[in-house]
Formats: sequence, C-alpha cells, structure tokens
Amino acid sequence: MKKKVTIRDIANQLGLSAMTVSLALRDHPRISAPTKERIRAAMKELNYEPNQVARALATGKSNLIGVIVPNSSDPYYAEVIRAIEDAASAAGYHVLLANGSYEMERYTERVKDMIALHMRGIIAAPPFISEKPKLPSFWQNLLHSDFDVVLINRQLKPPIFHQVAADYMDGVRMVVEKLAELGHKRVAYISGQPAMLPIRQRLAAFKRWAKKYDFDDDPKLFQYAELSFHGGYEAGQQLWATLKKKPTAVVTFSDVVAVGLLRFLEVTGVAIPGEVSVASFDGTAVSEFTHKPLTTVYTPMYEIGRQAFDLLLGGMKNKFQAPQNVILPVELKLRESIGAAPNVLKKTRLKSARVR
Amino acid sequence: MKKKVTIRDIANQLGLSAMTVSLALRDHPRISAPTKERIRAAMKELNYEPNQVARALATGKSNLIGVIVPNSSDPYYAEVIRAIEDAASAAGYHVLLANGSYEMERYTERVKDMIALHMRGIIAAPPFISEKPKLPSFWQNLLHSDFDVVLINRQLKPPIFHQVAADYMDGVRMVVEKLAELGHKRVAYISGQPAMLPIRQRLAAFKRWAKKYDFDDDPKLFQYAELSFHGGYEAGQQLWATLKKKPTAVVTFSDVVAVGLLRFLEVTGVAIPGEVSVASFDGTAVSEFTHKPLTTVYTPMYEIGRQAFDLLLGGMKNKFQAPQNVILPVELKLRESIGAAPNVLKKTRLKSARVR
DNA sequence: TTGAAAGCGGTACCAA
DNA sequence: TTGGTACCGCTTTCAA
Repeated sequence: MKKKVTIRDIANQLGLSAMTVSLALRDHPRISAPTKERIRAAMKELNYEPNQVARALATGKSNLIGVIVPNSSDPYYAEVIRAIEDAASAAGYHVLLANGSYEMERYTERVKDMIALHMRGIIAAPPFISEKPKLPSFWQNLLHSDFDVVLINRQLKPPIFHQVAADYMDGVRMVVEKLAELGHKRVAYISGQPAMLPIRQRLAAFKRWAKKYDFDDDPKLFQYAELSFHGGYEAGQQLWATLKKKPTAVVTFSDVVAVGLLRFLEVTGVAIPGEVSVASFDGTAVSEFTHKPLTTVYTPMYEIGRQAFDLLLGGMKNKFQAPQNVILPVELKLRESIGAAPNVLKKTRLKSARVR
Repeated sequence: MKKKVTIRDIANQLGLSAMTVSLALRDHPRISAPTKERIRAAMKELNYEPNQVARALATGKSNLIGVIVPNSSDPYYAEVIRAIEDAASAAGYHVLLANGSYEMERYTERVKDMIALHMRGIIAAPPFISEKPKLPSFWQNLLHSDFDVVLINRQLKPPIFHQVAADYMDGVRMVVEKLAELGHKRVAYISGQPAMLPIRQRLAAFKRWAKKYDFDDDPKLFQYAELSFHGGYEAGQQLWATLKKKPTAVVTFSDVVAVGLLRFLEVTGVAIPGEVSVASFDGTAVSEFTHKPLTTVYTPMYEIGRQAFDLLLGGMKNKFQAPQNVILPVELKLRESIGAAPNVLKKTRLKSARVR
C-alpha cells in the first residue's frame, strides 16, 4: 500500500509483459486461462488496484459523469442526484457533483471544468432563460463536440441536446382546473427565481390558464419567493400585507415554499383549506407530512435522474441519434390543503338550506 | 473543439517547446512576460483547455476529493455535501459523490473506487458500529498509505483518522435535562439504523441520562424507525399501539423522523405539546416550519462539511500531523413542540388554586 | 498466445 | 530564459 503497485510490477514478478497483464485484467480471451489465474493471484497478493487515471488518459474515456444542478441541497435536486448516482454506480460510473450558478458565465465555467476533467458526459440544468436561448459560442461548440450533454428540466424547442423533464405545463393545467372546479377565482401565485426557464414557463402557463378560467386579474396576486421554507413564509407575508382582498387559494412553484407558506398562514390564523387553499409543485416527500398534507403536482424526480443517466449513456453509444426530448407525466396529488372556495361553500350552504 | 488542442499544438504554432507552454500555463516566473502573452493569446485562439487527467497522471495528484455518505438525499447530508462542494469549489477542487452502504464490505468497495480513481483524499462516514471498530485490513492499510481520510460523524477513540462531528452527547444531555425540568418522566425515544455509530451513541447516551433523571424504565418506550418521514409516522403508530400508558414526550434521533411523528400525533388527535412533547436532533431547515416548530438539537451541518474539507486539505499539506478530533458545539433550539408534562401542569394548577 | 514499443497529454529534471 | 527527453500507468497496434 505504501507505494502503488503497477501492472508492470505484476508482469515482472511473473516474468510476463505488461500488456499480458493489462489484457488479463479485462479478462481478454487472448490470454490463456492458467496465465490469467496466475495474474489474478499476483494481483491479490500485491494488492493491486488499476489506476483509473492512467486508463482514462490512455483510452480518452473515463467512467466519470458530471452533474451540475442549481442547488444540490434542495430536496428536489437531492433526489435527482440520488437517482443519477444509483444508476451510475450500478453501471460502473461515478458522479462528479457541482453546483451551478444563475449566471450563465459562471455556469459555463463549471462545464468547462467538467470538460477539462474529461468527464464522459454531463447532466446539467443550465440557467437558460428562454426556450430558444441565444447560446453562447461555448455551448454552440459543445453541440459539435464529442462531449455529451443531457439537460434536465430545461425544455428547449426544438431540443438541441438530449433533455428530460416532467410535464409541468400539464401540471399547471391540472392545478388550475381543480381550483376552478372548486370555485376559486382569486388565486395567488408564488413564483421563484425568474432566471430559471422552468420557473418562467410555469408562471406563464399559470397566467394563461388563469385567464382562461377567468381568475382575478390582479398583479398583486403574483409574488416572488426564494426557494426555501423561509422564502415561502415571507412571500405569504408580502401577499397578506399588500392584498386588501385576500386570495382564496395560493399556488406555489415548489413544496418547500408551500411549507413556509403553510406556516405563515397558521401563525396568521388563516384556516386551511377553509379560508385559503394551498397547492404546489414537486411532490417531495415532505408534502405528505405537513400539517395539512399538500395538494401538489408530483414530479417523478427519481425517474428524471434515472432517465437522464440512461440518455447520457445511450447517447454516448449512439452519437448520431437525434436529441431526444423525454417528458415524463406528472400527477396531481389531491390532499387536504385544498378545498372549495369559501364563497362557494356559503352558496352551497344556502342552497341546501333552501332545499330543506 | 472537434479534436482536443494540446500543449504541443500551441508550442508548434508558436515555435516553442511544450514545456515552455506548460510552465506559462501555470504562470511560472521562468517564462518571460511577452512569451507568456503570446502563449496566452494562442491558448485563447485555439480554445485550449488543459487536460486534468494527463496532469493528474503526471503529477500523481488530482484536484478531486471523494465524499461517501450514507444517503446523499437525506437533508442532513445534503447540507454537509453542499458545504463540502462550496469549499472545494472555492479551493479549485471537485467533489466525487458516492452513496455508501450499511455493510462494511460494500462500503469498502466504494473507498477502493476512490483510490483507484486517484482522489486527493476522501471525506467519509463509514458504517463503523463501535468507537473502537475492528478495522478490516483494508482500513489498516489506509492508515499507513498516503491517502488522506477525514471521518464525519464518526467519533473513534482515540481518533485514527482526522474526524469532525458535533457534540451529540452534549445534545442528548440538553434534551433530557430540559424534559426533566419540564417534569417529564415517561419519555419515549425513537432511534434509527443501529448499524451507524452516532445513532448507537445517541441512544446509549439517552439511556444513561434517562436513568439519571429517573425516567420510566420501560423497554417499550424505545422504538426503531427508518430515516424518513414515513418512518417517523410508523414509529409513532408502533409506540401508540404497544404502549398502554402513553409517553408524555418523545425524542427522535432526527428531524425527518420527528416530522413524520408530528403528523401521526396530529392525525391521532394528540395535542402537542399539551399531551405530548416532541424533541429531535439535527435542526434541519424544516424543523422551524413544522406545524408546531420543533425543539431540536441543532447541528452545524454546513460547518461540519466545511471543516472536514479544511482538515482534508490541511492534512494533505502536513502528513505528520496527528489525527485531529474536531467536535463542534450543538445548540438546543427551544421551540413550540415542547412543554410541561401534563401531570405537572395539573399539579401546578392545583397549587395555584390552593394559593388563591 | 504473448511481447515490444509507441502513444495519451501533461510534468519535471537536466542541459544549453 | 528556453529546449530535450524521460516518465506517470495503462492501452493498443504490430510483430513474433
């Protein structure tokens, strides 16, 4: 262990050549069984571990993949990363983790790092702000390089890299339709970091559907929040401070934010869902265990990670495959945080009273 | 971008030698300023990126560190990882992430991977089950190798590797004393995966302190739970199903579990803290935003990660430094989930009644 | 079935 | 201040 054992040490000890050992290592058929056995024994004895760095240099390929996400400690991405690591590990790959940035330039630096480190490919969530981003020349070059990229949660149209995301747009529809069905008209929306494409897309989709269902058109119903529990709490404060007529429902772009909001509402003494319904996105584990379990658009985070890894490896096997656009279905989890709009309840009561 | 530009391409283009370029790259004083300028320009023009793999092979050092944790998606470790990545990134290092295993043998494989990949060192949380683990020969060898290891949340006595952890033992004391002070005698404890040393230590410490404060000595007050929201919920069910006389307080080994428990208690209609107090460990972000904010032993997760990284780099600079044992202080966050034991409350009322 | 030798893209020693 | 060259440990082509 003191000094590293190399392939040549083994070869010398057995009076063989380095290449014989090299081939035996990888169980090449050209080497005879007994020789392999001797080599294997010597490897055990000398405690040999192949140097992956040397191998990577010689072959030009490593078994490392890079993962660059906005924030690895966010439960959403933590889960995606977990999935990627599981898949990678099962396939004999390893994951290099990096936290990206909201600035394109800094983000690009991280990608360059990955290239310099000769990753086999990367799974990334770059801060694109539109579906047709004006790609910096660096990304253009990436397109024509042999470096594979899979985008997660970044739906470009048309796809220029492989990309996998969930059908958030459909999720927005589900939420809005459900709220409309429950009689809500005054619905607030808490959005996040506008530098992120999927956040913008979700907001835009909400506005479209809100219009369609004739929700109140009050700009004060829209609020930004940091992606944190505290951010959700503050956004709630803002909303309640600025809105004279309170909303009957609030939709947040993430469970994390919704949990903070829930807490704010509780502290403020607002009944959920009696006075205000709350719905969110993601469906992270916590959403099921909040005070009032959250109605949320469940996103298959683990599956996103797994498929991203598969695409990366698949893409590496077949360079000429057109960029794939994988969109996984979302699911509206109806839970206690949502209910009929208060005014509707009243009407219903009146009606039933009349019926009697 | 098509084919990689090497140091030699640049040298040829400028009529210099490879080594001049190599030195210029690292801003070596031996190279004259104008030459450096020319080289820098050529590097820009040709879009040169140094190959870190080749560099690592040549120098025998890489700027990669390995991180092996039990579960990277657990909020506790997600935060530790985030800290390590931040520190590493700031220092020009990169993080290779791996999820370990509860089995020593599988875990050891992950460490071997890291060695084969020629990491600069690793930060690890191996499944040691005692403070003086019988280290497999592999770990023994590690001790005498030039491969650096920093343990997190694994306090060995005496330390054989650098190790950084929080003072959980003190945290246990704080919680127990507080509960005793509030008049609790019947306190349940929900523990986790017994294969993990800190979990065992915490349980043992709780038992010691519970004895000291004369808590009820009923084995049914001890329950195991998976480290998940759901695990906490189930442990609550178990506790309530098996205990005829319910506890007046429950301590859980992790916030995550406490959140699940809180939900169970709520569903079951148990008042918090009126009927049952809840306290936990970790102090992850969510603990402040639960229905009843959690009383919890805050652990400086981010700081643990940061210091682990510092120790790793420090250790690499100074191989002869004795293994450091860093223990960070914890902090008892007193929040609404905890209150006086019900019987105490009653007594107090009686007393005040009498006084009048 | 096995060996010799030339890389992979840098670094570093020694000489000029 | 610069260049020549061996080498890091493994892979791979071409001979033997």
